[in-house]
Amino acid sequence: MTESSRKSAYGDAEARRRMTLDAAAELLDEGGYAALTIRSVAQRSGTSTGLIYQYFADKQEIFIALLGESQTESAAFVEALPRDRGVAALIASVIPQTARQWVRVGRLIATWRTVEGDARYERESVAEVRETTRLYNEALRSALIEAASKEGRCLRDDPALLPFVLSGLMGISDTLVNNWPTDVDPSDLIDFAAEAITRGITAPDTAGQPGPATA
Amino acid sequence: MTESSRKSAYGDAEARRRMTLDAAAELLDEGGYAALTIRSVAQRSGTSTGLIYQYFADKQEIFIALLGESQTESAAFVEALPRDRGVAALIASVIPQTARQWVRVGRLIATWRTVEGDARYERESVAEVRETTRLYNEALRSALIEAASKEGRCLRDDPALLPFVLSGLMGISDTLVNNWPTDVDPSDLIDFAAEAITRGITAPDTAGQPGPATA
DNA sequence: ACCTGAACACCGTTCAAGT
DNA sequence: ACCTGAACACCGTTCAAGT
Repeated sequence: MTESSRKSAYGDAEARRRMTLDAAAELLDEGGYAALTIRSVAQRSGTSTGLIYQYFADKQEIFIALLGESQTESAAFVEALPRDRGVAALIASVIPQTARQWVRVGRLIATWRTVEGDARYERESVAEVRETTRLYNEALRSALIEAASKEGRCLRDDPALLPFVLSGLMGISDTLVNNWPTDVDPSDLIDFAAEAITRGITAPDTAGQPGPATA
Repeated sequence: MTESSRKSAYGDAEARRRMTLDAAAELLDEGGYAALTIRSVAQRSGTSTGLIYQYFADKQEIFIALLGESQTESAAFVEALPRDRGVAALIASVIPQTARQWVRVGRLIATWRTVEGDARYERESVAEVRETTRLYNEALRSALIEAASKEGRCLRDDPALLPFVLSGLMGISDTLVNNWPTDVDPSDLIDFAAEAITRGITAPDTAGQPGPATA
């Protein structure tokens, strides 16, 4: 029997963590942030409030774990995306995925600082999330570069490019999820945003048509 | 004595409302969302928790009032902005203003739905905020159109344009306020974003240089 | 050794009691 | 007539007590 499969007389720690996270995600999807209480998580995952605190230091820690998983999932999604349909198509595919994650986890990001105040946040779990964030960012950067090059185009060379794209995805996702503008079709917004962001981040064509250089 | 200057033996209702909102805004600026409790608002504005509920139906109503004031202020800011320095310069000026408002009020927007659940929200105050939102949006639209025309350029004709710009401003503001990317200078992000959004929303020049048509 | 849930210090909100 | 603040039903979190 390996170390990792060790179970207690009452339950497997890893499985218990998983059940807690699954219950939290379900509650979030069903009833939003307001429905996510420690008591309801405990009830749904079949434990007690006290026991949850043996696997998570506090409620924030549950958010952080969910956020990390969401980012890892998004990174895999981006890595699997086809590169051969151009930058705008790539971005148009990423937007709905971002929005989907935003429903569950975006509020948490938004509430994070807010709830914490300034709290110097040097928990280990935060460092882990920073790493998954980095992996997601790199996945997106590669995807953009590759999609551009398949189109015979170049991305602008600016360190602010990726933060701009990430900010844009976030803003559009928030707009889609909360549907602020009532008079525009979501898919029209997605298409316009994808093309506008693409115009924003690609370098001007040297020639008129994509293809080998010199007209 | 006019109707509007009517005061009670104990205090002026309008003044009391004002003091409540000022106290709420101060608490928000000082300690973030977590510091904004009804008890602390009551203490700071020199009333009691009970009395606050005579002027605001609930805590959300305080947010909504703050949000409306913030939007009105932003609309005035945008209207006062010079048009003669081009679209990108205009946007670069709007970003810090949006970010400033975002610190105070953005969280509230983000938390709104979240806190409410789906609650069919047909309070009068929400209708008012919708109106101030509309006024802000129109101010921004006019400013963009005028700045473009002074440059001899045109905005793209698409109903998704304004929602895209608003989403972008929101996303960038959130990134600035929470400084997600640690390795990029905020003012570099602002400049890049302003230019990228401009490239995204302006129609391609017919001629090379701005100026009268035909090259 | 592991797990529970009453207890604690908060929160938003109400309403009987004071002035 | 206007105002207060104890009381209520929650929340996140802890820890004595159970098994």
